[in-house]
Amino acid sequence: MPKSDNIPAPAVRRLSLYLRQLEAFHAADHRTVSSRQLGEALSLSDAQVRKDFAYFGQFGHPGIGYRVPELIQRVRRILGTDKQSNVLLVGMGNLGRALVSFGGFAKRGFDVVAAFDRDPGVIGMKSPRPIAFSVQPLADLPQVVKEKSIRLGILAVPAPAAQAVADTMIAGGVRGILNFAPVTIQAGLEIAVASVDLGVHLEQLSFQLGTTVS
Amino acid sequence: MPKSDNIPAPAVRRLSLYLRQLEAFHAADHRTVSSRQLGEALSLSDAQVRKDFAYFGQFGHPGIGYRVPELIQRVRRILGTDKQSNVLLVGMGNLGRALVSFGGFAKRGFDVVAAFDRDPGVIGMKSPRPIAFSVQPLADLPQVVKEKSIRLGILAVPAPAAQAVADTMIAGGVRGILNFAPVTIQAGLEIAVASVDLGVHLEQLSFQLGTTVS
DNA sequence: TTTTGTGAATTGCTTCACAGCA
DNA sequence: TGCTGTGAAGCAATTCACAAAA
Repeated sequence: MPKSDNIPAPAVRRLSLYLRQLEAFHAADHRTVSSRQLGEALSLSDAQVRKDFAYFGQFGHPGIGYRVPELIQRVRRILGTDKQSNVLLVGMGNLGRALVSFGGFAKRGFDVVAAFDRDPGVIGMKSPRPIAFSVQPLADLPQVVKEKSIRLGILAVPAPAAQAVADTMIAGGVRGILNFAPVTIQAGLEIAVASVDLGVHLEQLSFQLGTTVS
Repeated sequence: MPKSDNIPAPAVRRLSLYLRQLEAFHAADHRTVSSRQLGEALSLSDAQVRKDFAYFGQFGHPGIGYRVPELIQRVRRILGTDKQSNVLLVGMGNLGRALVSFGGFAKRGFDVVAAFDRDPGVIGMKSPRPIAFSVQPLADLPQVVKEKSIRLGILAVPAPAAQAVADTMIAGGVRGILNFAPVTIQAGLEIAVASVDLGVHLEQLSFQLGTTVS
C-alpha cells in the first residue's frame, strides 16, 4: 500500500516516461536497470528516479537495480493501464481522423472504440483505414458510454464548440477528457482534464530559441 | 530589459495560456483585464498571474489592470511570435498530414511551409487540401532550411526513426524540434526540444481516475 | 562493491500581504 | 476604491549523502 497521498504531480508525469523507457530497455533485452541508467536515458538524476518510485512503494533491489519486467507490470498497475480500456473520440476533423488511425494508443492500453461528430456528412462514415466502427451522432454518446464501459474521451472539435461538447461528454458519463481544443475546459473536480495545445508547444520552443541564443 | 535569467519554467508555460486567454478577451471586446479575471479563466490565483508577468517586466496599470491589446503585443514579443515564422514538418503519415492541414499553427505565428518524408510514394504529393507546397525527400532539407530561414521543425515520424531524423534536422540547421514520437530525443543543449506523447496524456488521466475516485 | 530507500538540506515555486499608484 | 508589483513567508520538489542490503 503506497502512502497514496501527497504524490507530486511532476512525479506522476515522469512515471509515464519511465514506463516508456522501461519498455525500450525490455525490448533491448535488459533484465535489470539501475536508477542511474534510467535517469540517463531520460535526462534525470538517479536520485530523482529512486525518489519517484519510492512514492509508490519499494520496487528496487539493492545492489541489483530494478527488474525490468517486474517494474513495467507495477507501473502499469499504478497508472491503471495493466488492462486495456475503451475510449471514445469526438470530432472527426483532420486531427480526429488522424487520432483514430493512430496506432500508438492501443500499445499503451487504450482502444479507441467509438467516434462521434455533429456533422451529418461524416456520420456513418466507416472512418479511415479498416476500423471496426462508424461515426455516430453525439446523441448516441450516453448509450455507447454505458455499453462499452467508457471512462475516457478525446475531444478534437474546434475551439468554439469545445466546452459544450465537453459538457455533453461529462453528462453522458465520461470521467476524463483529453482536450485538443485551444481553450480551457471548465469541469467539476471529479472530472479529470488534460489539455494538449499544439500551438502552445511551438511557442515554448520559440521562447527558448529567443533566450538560449544570441 | 527583463531580468532575463531565473525565470521559472512553469511561468513560461503559463505565458502561452495567458496569451490565448487574452486573445479570447480581446475577441470579446474587453479593453482591460485584471489579474483576478485572467486567473479565474485559467484556474490560477491572481497573485500567480501578477508574479508571472513581473518576471518579464511591468505591464500593468494599478487601479486599471492590464490593457488587453498592449499585453497581447508584449507577450507575443516575449515568445518571439510577434512576427510569423516558417516551420517544417517531417513525416507525412496520418499525424503529419493532419498537422499540415491544421489551421491552428498559423494563428499563433507559425507557417508550415515545407514537408518531408522518406517514402518515395508520398514525395511530390501535393499534400491534402489546397496547400502551397509538395512533399520533398529528406535530402532537400538543408537547402530548404536556408532558403526559408527555418528554425523550428515538427517531427512526426515513427519512433524507431525519430532520433535519426532529429539528427538530420539538426545537421540541416533546425534549432528547435517539436517531437511527436514516443521517444526521448537526445540533442545538444543549444537545441530546444519539446515532446508531445499522446499516450502519456491518456495515462495521466487514467491515473487520476484511479486515485480521485473510488 | 553496487545500488536502493530515505531523512535532511537545499533549491525553487507559489501564496501572502501590503505599500504605492490611479 | 481598485489593482499592480514585490519582498517575505510558506510550501513543494529536488538533490544530497549515507545506512542498509545483496
